[in-house]
Amino acid sequence: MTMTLQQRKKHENFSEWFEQVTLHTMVYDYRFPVKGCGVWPGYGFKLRKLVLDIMRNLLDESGHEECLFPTLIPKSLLEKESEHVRSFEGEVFWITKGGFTELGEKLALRPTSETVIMPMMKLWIKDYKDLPIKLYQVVSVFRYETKATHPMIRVREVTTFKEGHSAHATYEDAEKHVWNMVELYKKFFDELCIPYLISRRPDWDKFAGAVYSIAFDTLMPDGRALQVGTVHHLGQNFSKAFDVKYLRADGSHEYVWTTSYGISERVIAALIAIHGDDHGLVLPPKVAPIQVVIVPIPYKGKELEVYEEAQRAYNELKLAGFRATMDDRRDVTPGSKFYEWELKGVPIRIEVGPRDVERGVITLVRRDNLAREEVPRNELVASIRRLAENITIALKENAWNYMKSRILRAHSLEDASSFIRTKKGIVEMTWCGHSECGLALEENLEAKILGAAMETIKVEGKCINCSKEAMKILRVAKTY
RNA sequence: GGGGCCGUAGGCUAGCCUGGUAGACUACGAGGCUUGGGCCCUCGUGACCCAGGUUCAAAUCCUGGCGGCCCCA
Repeated sequence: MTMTLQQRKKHENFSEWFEQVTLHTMVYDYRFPVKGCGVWPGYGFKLRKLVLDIMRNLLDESGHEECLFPTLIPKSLLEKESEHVRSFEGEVFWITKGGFTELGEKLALRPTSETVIMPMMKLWIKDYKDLPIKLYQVVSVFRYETKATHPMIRVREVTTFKEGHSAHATYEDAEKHVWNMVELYKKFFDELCIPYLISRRPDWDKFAGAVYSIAFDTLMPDGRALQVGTVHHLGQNFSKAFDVKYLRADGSHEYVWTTSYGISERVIAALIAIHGDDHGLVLPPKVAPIQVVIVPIPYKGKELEVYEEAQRAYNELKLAGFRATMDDRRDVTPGSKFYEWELKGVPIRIEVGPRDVERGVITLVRRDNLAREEVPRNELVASIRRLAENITIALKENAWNYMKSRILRAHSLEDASSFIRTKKGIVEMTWCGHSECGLALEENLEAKILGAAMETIKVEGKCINCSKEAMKILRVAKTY
């Protein structure tokens, strides 16, 4: 499937651009006839897998075990933690019948798995030597979204929910783990060249049942913030609700302290939205399903030399471990191949024509800025390695610079309001830290509060709302 | 939660107001010719979201459903 992107400008109509680009590259097909459900075709599935591989490696190395828990939650389990269930109540999918039989107890399709994992932890944890437990699973979760759904960004079946869960002996251990996971997520987003802001969500917007929630947000091209990751300290809220205790060395019993942390396919949406351009996808080499594509330019009478040289280049790259593709289709012109692979976001294109063969060079074109260069034939592999590295650096730098250019440190409510109203991005402002002021700001600015900046240590100035001494930097934006 | 727009081949669309044979481009298949940025020619395959209603007749008008987009709260 090809497409003409003339009318699909990323910054003019982001939604259109996103749906068209993901469809025409076979990354994501949103045409399935159920609201909020999308399909991952082969190319998209490979991209998703490469992204998940990074996450799996990070988690496995940090002592997590990948597990798999059931999708169905009996009503009674889901309702054990009262605050938790209240926040999900309106968006749970319920199974009420099995075949012709009305179920005695309704079953929920998991909206998240705390209530599935706790009963198992109760069985698995006996004493302090069993702690900490660190596990994760990658599964679909279901939410009956009532607001507008968006492909990959706000869906009813979240198909790529990587949820981590841990249990610890003390509050401090759990807290330490929270910060370790924040660091782990930073590494993950850094690998993907996705810029982020880390905020402590306000109390009224933390995960239901959490003591506090730390969130990663990034900025989409339409000026709205996108939550791409969260880490929650759950205290003993769930362990008390589910009666998960452990035996201490002194013989006493104590409830465990738990945490949970998640990322979803929104990460892939961010990856596509942030790096892509009006030609289509731009994928970081690390996760590109195809890292290098070779396009032979077979002039009449010179076909043999060209194809042989192209094949040699391909073999070398495969041997060196690159995900390379040889596009030797005879019935498609090189020019049209260029457009096609650009659309697919392949980081590096190699052109091999009679001129290159004659002069002992190879032509390389990088996807991010479309710059062309010639390298000596015998330096091919090293050149590709260097170029891939440079592309990664450039993507990361550009993405961070763009996001930073769209963050306003507002000194007045008027500035903040106009910045948000015109969909420019995220506003930061000084804040006293009180909920009343935060809620008032949300109302005045008609936007969401992302929370208090975690990166800043010292704050000077007055609360932008009440003029009392400021304690924190508050972030506000239109969100998805 | 409120309002608006929309649904026609795989993709992108014309036709709808004013009811009467659904047209282009692209993709796809066959053949020929080309090949350093979407070559060209010939032939061919392929569509009115679903359910009702109005009518001699519905892609077109009406109602509902499903799905999509936008704006406001």
